[in-house]
Amino acid sequence: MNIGDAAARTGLPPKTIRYYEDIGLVRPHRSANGYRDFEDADLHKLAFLARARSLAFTIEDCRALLALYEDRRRTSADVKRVAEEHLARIDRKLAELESLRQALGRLVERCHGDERPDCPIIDDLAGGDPAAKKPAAGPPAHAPFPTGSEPGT
Amino acid sequence: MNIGDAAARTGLPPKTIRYYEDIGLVRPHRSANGYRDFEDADLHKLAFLARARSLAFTIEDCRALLALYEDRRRTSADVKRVAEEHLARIDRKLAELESLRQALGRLVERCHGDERPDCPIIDDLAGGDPAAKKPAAGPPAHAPFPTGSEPGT
DNA sequence: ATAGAGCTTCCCGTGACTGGAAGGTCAAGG
DNA sequence: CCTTGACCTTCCAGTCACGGGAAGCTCTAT
Repeated sequence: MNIGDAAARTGLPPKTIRYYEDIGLVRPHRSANGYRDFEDADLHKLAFLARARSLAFTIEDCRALLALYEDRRRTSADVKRVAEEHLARIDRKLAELESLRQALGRLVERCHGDERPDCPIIDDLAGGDPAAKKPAAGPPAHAPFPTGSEPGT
Repeated sequence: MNIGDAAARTGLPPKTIRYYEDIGLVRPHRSANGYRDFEDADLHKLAFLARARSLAFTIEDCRALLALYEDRRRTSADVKRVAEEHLARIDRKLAELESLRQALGRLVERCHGDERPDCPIIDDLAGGDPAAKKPAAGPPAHAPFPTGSEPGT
């Protein structure tokens, strides 16, 4: 089966499938004409990868999970550990995003959004607010560092 | 003021500051020896950027916000719009992550995590679950598509 | 024979940096 | 004067998981 059909059956773009071969996640045979030739086992792996990626496992997690998938002597504890670590990463990111959402939400709420230039959002960005009204005072009180949080969507 | 001191005052690494210059967010003068020379206005911009990035605004948002920051004729509506769009992106990502967390959480819960190989997590990854427990299934039918919930953290 | 679809490899770009190499500059100490 | 070491400069490569697109080969149908 050619890559286009494999793509159609697994929901993965051909480009992604080629990439997965590049990094060694699948190893389809080649036909005489040089085309990749996917058999059922390859399709199962690709579907597995598609599902795992849709759960946001990293590629390296996928590699590990695929190895466990194919290891009949695996233990469910091994699998669970990978999943739990992933879950923990997600929880950390959720917490981070929620606190972000709060901070941002508060700023947006306080902004009138009218035609005047005064804006609590700009004010916050320009200097945290080192001598403002509400928040419990202290030293240069705002986020100490960019959280290094997240690059992409 | 040299880049190292500017870094210390703004909390941004020197590398990041150079990058911001590269992409035109700041334009420090140069001393005779070729070193960057940051004055107060530059420091304010950098601090502004640090704060905006810590709120996860994209660089392009930062560019827009910085322009508004420096435009005395801005309206707070302009600022608010940028912030609201960002907030909406965050909310979308939150929703995505929460649904992910749920799906993953359910799987992890159902996994015993013992020394046996049977594992609901692997089972899910390997084909949704069409004809669940017994591998007596006939054709390799499996879940039609990954949900489309994207992996992009 | 030709058109069009599909396949191949290869390289570049993404976002927002981070790391490192190769080399210039400066202040202090011997 | 020379060295040491910290600091600065530029440039290149890598990150993560692909996607876009070029140049060229293969297959199928007309």
